[in-house]
Amino acid sequence: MVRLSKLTDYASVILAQMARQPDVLWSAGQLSGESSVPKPTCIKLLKLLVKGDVLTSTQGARGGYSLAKAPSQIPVKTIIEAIEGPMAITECGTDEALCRLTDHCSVMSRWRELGDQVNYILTKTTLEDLISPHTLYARSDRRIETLEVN
Amino acid sequence: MVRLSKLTDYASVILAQMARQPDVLWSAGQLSGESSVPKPTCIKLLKLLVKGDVLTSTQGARGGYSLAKAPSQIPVKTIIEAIEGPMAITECGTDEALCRLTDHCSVMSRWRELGDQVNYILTKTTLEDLISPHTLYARSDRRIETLEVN
DNA sequence: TGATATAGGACCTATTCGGTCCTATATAAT
DNA sequence: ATTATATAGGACCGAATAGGTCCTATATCA
Repeated sequence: MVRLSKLTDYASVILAQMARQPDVLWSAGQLSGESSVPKPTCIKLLKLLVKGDVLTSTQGARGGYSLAKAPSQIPVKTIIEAIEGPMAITECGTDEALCRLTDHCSVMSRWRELGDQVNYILTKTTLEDLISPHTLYARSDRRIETLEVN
Repeated sequence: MVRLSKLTDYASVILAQMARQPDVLWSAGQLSGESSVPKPTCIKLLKLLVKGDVLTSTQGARGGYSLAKAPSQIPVKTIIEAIEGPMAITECGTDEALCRLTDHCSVMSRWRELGDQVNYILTKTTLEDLISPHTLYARSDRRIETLEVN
């Protein structure tokens, strides 16, 4: 849980590159070169990001990819879901026996609330934050709290 | 990302059962019966929870398991890590090529800060909250913010 | 000593993840 | 028109992980 997949890691590097020069139309080959992500994988990621409305594409010769919106308008949640698919904390109903338990649904409600809080953070944080050289905590509007968690 | 594994789901149901009657010494058989979790899997989970210091065990005939601490002293992060292993948002160093990129480490720092925020939530929320019939948001000391995230 | 528990493994299967490749389609330049 | 260059949308495969089972050893109580 709460682990960034390798592909999402790659995607964030690619997107960071694009966000730094938002007006360029990037080809898959260019991005692969700049990001060190192997071309076939890079292509796959770009397609997923288009499908997830993070990027727009231009087909044909001299075509390529560019950001669909300003970096500040792209939540990291959108990026993660574009690569890894929709994220629910857990799909209820998969296990009939558990669902019949008196309190299972109650416990799941708490888990879901926890998931909502995580969702909130991932929605508030954007690609702009990701490419910023400054720590997230410096921005008061997205600071959760100062923390000493290991 | 941010998905509860099936085994952690099971574990939370088992722990909820135990937390409701903290002074009982539960055998694996009893817990399997109460929780509808198949016995072999239940046993495996209980062992993991002992190793993770969530439970204590008493060996031998009439032995069993009980909570190692009060429910309010057991963060859900501890439970998750007992079942799924330590959770880092991502292990740096796995990919040499990426690590050499100028800005990859900067982007990863942001991801890591995001992970810290999630960690904070999971550390503040405890087993007691999980078994509570009341929403997490009712508790001002752990409220992040009211949210309208889908 | 026997019955009942947990301890700590090994082990297998199913699913997911990471990665590659192939064919079709769209566009621009010649 | 034709060719070169690009993305679109799949299928596909191997590796890693998750889920689940089982076996043997050890500890405790009656």
